[in-house]
Amino acid sequence: MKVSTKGQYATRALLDLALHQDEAPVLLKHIAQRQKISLSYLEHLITPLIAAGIITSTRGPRGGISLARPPEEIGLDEVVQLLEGAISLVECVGNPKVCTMSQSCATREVWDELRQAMMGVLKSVTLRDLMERQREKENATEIMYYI
Amino acid sequence: MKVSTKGQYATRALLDLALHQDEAPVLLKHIAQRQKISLSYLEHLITPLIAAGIITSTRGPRGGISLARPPEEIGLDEVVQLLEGAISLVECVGNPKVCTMSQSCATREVWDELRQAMMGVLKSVTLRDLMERQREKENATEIMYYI
DNA sequence: ACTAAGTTGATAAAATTAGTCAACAATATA
DNA sequence: TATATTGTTGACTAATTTTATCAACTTAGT
Repeated sequence: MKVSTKGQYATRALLDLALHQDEAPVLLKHIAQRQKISLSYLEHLITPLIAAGIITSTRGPRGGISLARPPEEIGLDEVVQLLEGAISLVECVGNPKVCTMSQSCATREVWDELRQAMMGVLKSVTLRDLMERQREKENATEIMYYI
Repeated sequence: MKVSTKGQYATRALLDLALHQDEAPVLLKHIAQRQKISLSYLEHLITPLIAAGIITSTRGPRGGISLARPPEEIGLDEVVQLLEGAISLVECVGNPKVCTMSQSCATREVWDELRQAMMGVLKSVTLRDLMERQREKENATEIMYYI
């Protein structure tokens, strides 16, 4: 039970984008370098984010990607679901037919409650929150240098 | 991001055990049949549960497995962690050295919060709760037949 | 035209998951 | 004590998923 690199990388890439975005689009190549993700791999993570309307892209010179919405309107639940698939932790939750016992299975309920709890946590964290946290962290480590 | 069959099956097996346990130990074979899990596979899921002191086993004729503690003292967090491994959804949470950016990574915090939320949900559900839910469900479907 | 970007699809290595099989160990009981 | 019954262990394998890489392609700016 883990978040794959897809979800992790996409989240990091979005945060990186949010932090480096002013007017001009941000180069995939630069995000890849800063986040130490292979560019070829990152390209594939970006695609679904574009399709979902989270980021926009422009090709050609001076191209790159930009957030399609303000960061406070981008919840991590959306990002994670996009990259990790519809977190039905267990197949029978989304598709009861796979198991003849589904109707009367108490364990099935628990997996669904777990899913809901996870979504709740992720939904409560937006890209804006991440940006703020990141800046705080960087301030904290800067201060560390003076000690 | 999902619960593997190991976690699912182990939970179902434990619930099955809890529901069918009176004095005599319950046969692995019967659990496997009722839960439609292959016996050979189930054997491997049982081993860590024994090692963790959740169930006890006796070999030979009239053997089988039994709960080692009352069901209200068996939380799903324990079961799931045992079978799925220490749910550090992301490697750098448990082992910050794997990523040079860990100290100042805001995303890392989120995965840890997510982990905590999940553990909280799972911890709040004991085998006793599952038993009660299961019995309710069965009553509910019985009533359905009369309609 | 040419170059700089993103886009897409085919492919593949590596890791994990899910499961099987067979040899083995312990125990009740006839 | 022989034997059938049950759990235990470890080696092995097939399938799937993850994690990429590469190359051909498209689009846009200069």
